[in-house]
Amino acid sequence: MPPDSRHSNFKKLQKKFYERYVLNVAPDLLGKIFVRRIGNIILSGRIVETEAYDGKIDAAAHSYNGKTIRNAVMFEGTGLLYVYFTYGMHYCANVVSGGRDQGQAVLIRGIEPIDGITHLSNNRFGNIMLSNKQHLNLTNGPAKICKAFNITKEQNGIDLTGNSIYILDADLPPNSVIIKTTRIGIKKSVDLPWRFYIKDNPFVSKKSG
DNA sequence: CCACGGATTGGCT
DNA sequence: GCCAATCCGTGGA
Repeated sequence: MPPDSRHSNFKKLQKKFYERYVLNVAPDLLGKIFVRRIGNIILSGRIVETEAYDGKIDAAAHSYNGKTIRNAVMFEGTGLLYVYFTYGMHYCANVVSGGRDQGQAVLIRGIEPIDGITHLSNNRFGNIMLSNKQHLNLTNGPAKICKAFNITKEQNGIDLTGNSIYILDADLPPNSVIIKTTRIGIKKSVDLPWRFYIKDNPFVSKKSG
């Protein structure tokens, strides 16, 4: 059973965690608990899949060609939430790392739901949980996560050390095996092994890669 | 199970 | 004007 963040003593990750290089932050986010508070409602889940992007050396990063309106948050500080809009209909959420003006971020690609599952389901499908198939399809992809957690451009730039969206420290489940492989859905820097996930977790978006 | 293409907006060239 | 750090439905093996 995953932990219930409402009843845990887990501590919120602080600036020091996010300040490190993105290739350290991305795998270290695996197992941590992503939390969104909306009034009295708590939505949460364990992070099971991430990807690193480093604009200094990585042509696939949005920050690769410098700061623009869209990617500005990637340059504006450590531990911020960078939310971008893509394919005309989807949002994806990232954690800014490394420090100001570094252009580094970790894309959150897979989450195992913990708290507020009926709310996550209502946000995602427009009704409460119906089937096991829907349960597994809730947050196993970056845009699915934003849909379920109701994250849009409104949340772009939120400080993750605040009280609305944050990440709790937590240990990996026992016997977890971390897979390091290539990233998904990009056309540049395709060979960099900058994707990380927990082996055999059902909320990883894709097994191979 | 796998491959393919449509949806649909806004950022950037 | 091009096309994206995606998702989902369809159609064939």
